[in-house]
Amino acid sequence: MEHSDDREVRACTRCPVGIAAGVAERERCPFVPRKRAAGSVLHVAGDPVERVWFVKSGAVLVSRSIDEERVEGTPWAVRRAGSFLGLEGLVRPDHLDSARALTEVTLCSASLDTLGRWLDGRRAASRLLLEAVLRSGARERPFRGNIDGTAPQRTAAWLLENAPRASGQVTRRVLAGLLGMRPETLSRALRALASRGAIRHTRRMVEVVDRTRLWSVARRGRSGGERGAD
Amino acid sequence: MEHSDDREVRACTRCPVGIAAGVAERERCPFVPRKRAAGSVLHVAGDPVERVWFVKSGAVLVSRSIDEERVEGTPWAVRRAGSFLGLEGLVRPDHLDSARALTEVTLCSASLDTLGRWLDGRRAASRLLLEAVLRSGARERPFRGNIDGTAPQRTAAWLLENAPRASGQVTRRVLAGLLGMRPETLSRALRALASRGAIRHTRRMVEVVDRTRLWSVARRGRSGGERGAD
DNA sequence: CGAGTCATTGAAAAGATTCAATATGAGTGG
DNA sequence: CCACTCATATTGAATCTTTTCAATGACTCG
Repeated sequence: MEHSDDREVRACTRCPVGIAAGVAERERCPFVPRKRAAGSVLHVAGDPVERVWFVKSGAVLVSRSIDEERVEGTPWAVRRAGSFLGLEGLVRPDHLDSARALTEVTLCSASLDTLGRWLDGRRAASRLLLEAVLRSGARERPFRGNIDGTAPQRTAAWLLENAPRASGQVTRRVLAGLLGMRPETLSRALRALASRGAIRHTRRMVEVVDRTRLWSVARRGRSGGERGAD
Repeated sequence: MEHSDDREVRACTRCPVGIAAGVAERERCPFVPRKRAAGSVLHVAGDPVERVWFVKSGAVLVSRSIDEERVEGTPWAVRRAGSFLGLEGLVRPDHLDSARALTEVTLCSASLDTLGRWLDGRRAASRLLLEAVLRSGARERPFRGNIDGTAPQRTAAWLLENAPRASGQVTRRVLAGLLGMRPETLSRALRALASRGAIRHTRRMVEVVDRTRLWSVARRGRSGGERGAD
C-alpha cells in the first residue's frame, strides 16, 4: 500500500504532471524534482535548451536579455507553481529568456530527449503541456508601457489582479520591471495610490485597502471617457 | 484516389493541421476553411469562445481591449499563416483579445467541441497545437515600453527582425500599437532613423537601407555609453 | 472631384527617467 | 544586544522623452 518513497509518490499523484504521467498506475514521471535556493539562475538567454522545468512550488522570474552580456535584462513574467520553463526547446534550440528563482523553489525537470519520448508515448502529455502554456500565456500578458496607461494606472491594474499573490515574493525592482517602469517610478506610483487611500504599503508589502478606488484609478484610461462606436 | 473537392484536399495535405489530422489517410480535418475580407472582426474580447481558427494565409491583428466597450484596444500581435486564434478557449470560457483581419485571410475553423474531440482522438493533434503556440509565443514578444528603449530604439529593433514581412500589411497605426507608442511618435522615430541613413520610408512602406546603422541605434541601450555621429 | 481616413509635422504639456542623496531594513560579527 | 555594513527602497530636482492637441498634407474610395 505504501511505497518506500511514499512522500514523493503521494505528492506526484496530486501533481498534474504526475497524473498525466500515470503515476497512480505505477508509471514513472519523467520529471524529477529538485530544490533550488532563492536566487539560483536556472538558465540564461541564448543557452541551448537542455532541460525543461516544471515549477512545483515557489516563484521563478523570467527575464528577457536585451543584450547578450547581461544575465538579467528586463523582467518578463513570474512563473509560479504549475507552469513550465524551457518549453521553447520544443521549437527552437536556445533559450529565449533568462530565469532565476525568486524564492526557494521545487522544480521538476526532464531532459529534452526524455520529454520528447514522453510526449510521443503518453497521450495526455501534449495536452497537458498545451493547456499549461495557454494558461500561463493568459496570465502573463503585462502592461507594456505608457500606451497602456500611466505608471499609477498600470500599477493599480496590476494590483487589482495580483494583490493576493504579490505581497511577499515580488520585490519592488522586479515589479517595476514587470510593469515596464523604473523602481523610482513605481515608488512614486505607489505613493500616489496610497495618497488616494487605495492602498497601504511599506517597503516590503503592499496591501489593497479600497478596491473601488484602485479600480477608478486603473480604469480612467488615457482615452478620457468616450465610447468606441464604429 | 481523387476526391471530389480535390483542390481543398490537396491544400490540406500540405497544411500542418491537415497532416496531423491524417488527411492523406482519408481522415477528415476538423478545421474547415473560409475566406474573410480584410477588416472583418473575428472575435471581441470577452465574447465566449465558440470556435478556434487556424490562419492559413493572410494576417490577423490581435488586440487587447482595455475596457470592455471598445472593439479595438491596443494591438498586441500579428498572427500570420500557421498560427491559431482562440485556443484560450481550451482553458477559459471567454476570449482574451479581439481579432481583426488585416488582409484578406483564409481561416480554417473548428468549434470548440469538435476541437476537443479531435484532441482526444488524434495523437499528433495536441503536439501540433503545443508547438504552434510555442512558436507564436516566441515570435510575439514585443517591446513593451520605454524600459525597452526609446521609440527610435524599439523601432529599429523591430525593423531589424521584421523588415521583410512588415512592409505592406502593417499600417503605421498598427505598428505603433505593437511597439507601444503613438502613431505620431512612430513617425518621429522613423524620421530619426531615416535621417541617419538607416532606412528609407514613404507613408506606406519602410525599407531598411543600412542594417549596421539600424543595429547601432537599436543596440545602444538606455545604459549605452557612446554617442552617435552627427 | 470631394469626403474621409491615415500619416506627418509643430509646439506645449505631461510624464518618465536619470542622477544624487537619504532612509530603511536585513544580515553580520563583536 | 548592539554597532556596522550592504543592498534595496524612497525622495528630490533637472532633464529627456512621449503624449497631446491642432493643423496640414497625402492617399483612397465613392
